[in-house]
Amino acid sequence: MVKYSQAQYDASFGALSDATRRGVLEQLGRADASITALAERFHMTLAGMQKHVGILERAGLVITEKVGRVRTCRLGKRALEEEAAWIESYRQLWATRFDELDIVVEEMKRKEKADGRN
Amino acid sequence: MVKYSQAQYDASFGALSDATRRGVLEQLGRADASITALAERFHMTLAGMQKHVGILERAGLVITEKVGRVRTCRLGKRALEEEAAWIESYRQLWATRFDELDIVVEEMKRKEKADGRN
DNA sequence: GCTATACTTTACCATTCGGTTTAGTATTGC
DNA sequence: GCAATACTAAACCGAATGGTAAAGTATAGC
Repeated sequence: MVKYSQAQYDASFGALSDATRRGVLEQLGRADASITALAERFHMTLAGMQKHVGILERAGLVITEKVGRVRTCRLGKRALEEEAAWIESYRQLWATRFDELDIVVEEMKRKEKADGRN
Repeated sequence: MVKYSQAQYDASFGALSDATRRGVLEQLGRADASITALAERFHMTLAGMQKHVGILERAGLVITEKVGRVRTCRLGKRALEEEAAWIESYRQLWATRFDELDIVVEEMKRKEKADGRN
């Protein structure tokens, strides 16, 4: 199931585990934005937003570029392909597992009936 | 884009942000397991594994049941539907955004040519 | 009934997280 | 050149993480 490094999954799922950061991603999906703009939109200090952007950047989900005194944030090259693949792979495993359990349940019902006849 | 509570996304993406917990999910996809079995398989103390299982349980990804002195862990009812949906939705946004940027780049190229003619 | 097993609880530890404040640096605009 | 703007860096804070060890409880098996 491992598609790429565990550390990458750690970083990207970790990045997604915070509502503010998910919001920033959605926002950047609509338009690039400066750190100040993002900080205002999410009601937090500049320094606070900087940390969130740093986490998104380290996860490869966002890239930033400083021009003059403004650092502009935009979506990175990675569109969560591997994360989507991991989840899909898990969902498949999950479905298979539940099919197995269904079989077990069926088996149990069958046995119960048989026991009832003894 | 919000499909259900932010806290739910926080919990499940947070649960997925650790390699041990992802491993536990994959393991439980193959067979149910006791806390002790999981602790051994992932080379950690019982108490340590108990915390991981607790996090997975709170995220709704795992359910446990104690019979006698053994607590058995199995996959929960939720198969990361909403998380998969969030990521897919984001991937769509991402693709759209990059199409927009392509248009901007095209526009710039067009203008450059026009400027070159002046 | 005694022992081993399986878990639970608690306390502890270092690190990270999500946030702040404060003080600094670099740019812009008048 | 000077004030405002935009970020950067650092220190600090309380809470959560990821792990441990140690002591307690409950159950299984002889």
